Amino acid sequence: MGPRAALARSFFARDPREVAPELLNRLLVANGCAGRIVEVEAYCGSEDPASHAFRGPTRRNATMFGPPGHLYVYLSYGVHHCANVVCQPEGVAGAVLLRALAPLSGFATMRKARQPPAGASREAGRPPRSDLDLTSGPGRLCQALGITLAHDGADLVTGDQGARIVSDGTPPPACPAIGPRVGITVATEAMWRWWDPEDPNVSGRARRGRRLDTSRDPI
DNA sequence: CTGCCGATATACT
DNA sequence: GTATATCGGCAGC
Repeated sequence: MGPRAALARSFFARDPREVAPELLNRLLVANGCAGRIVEVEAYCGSEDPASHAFRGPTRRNATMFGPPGHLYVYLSYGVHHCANVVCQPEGVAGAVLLRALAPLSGFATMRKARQPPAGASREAGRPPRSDLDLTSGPGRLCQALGITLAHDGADLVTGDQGARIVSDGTPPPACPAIGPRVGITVATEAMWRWWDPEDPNVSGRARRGRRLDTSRDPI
């Protein structure tokens, strides 16, 4: 590994709560498509009961215990794929879940990928109502960019399987929105979700979340 | 708009 | 057998 790749990998070898907000505005590239990361969540391994790695390694979560900068992909509810960036040094589990992208290129590919398979009655649902829903959720962005379990373990620094995370020079938002993680039943008090409040491509929860966060404030 | 529901891989009791 | 880091259809406001 050259010095450039080593520097890129060290970015990920930290606490996912530090890495997550810094991933906002970086680009995920895969399958000839690219999108700007606009919503993320941190999962903190052995100290986080909501993390798949909380109870130690299993076959599914093995990638999270591997080297940083790789892709951890798992199947949610047996239906949807979810893509995470592995953080922390090798041997320590941690990850950032990619929850939403702003699509940048490869629109035709993404629209086609988000189309339900010809024979499927229910499985993948219906095509999105607009391009705003091409990648506005963790399962949706994987479907759009063709990320499957075959990409579990892919190196996002070297792009050995065609998937990379790159920067186009845009810094992360100075004041990202912060809120609780979505769809968990434990550790719900942790504010470990970050998103760009100005971007319309965030997930449904983040679109409604602005209202929730302000109405909850008693002052 | 809100809320309920089913699909179903993987891990755990 | 039960729970889960989701999604889209549908019913009812």
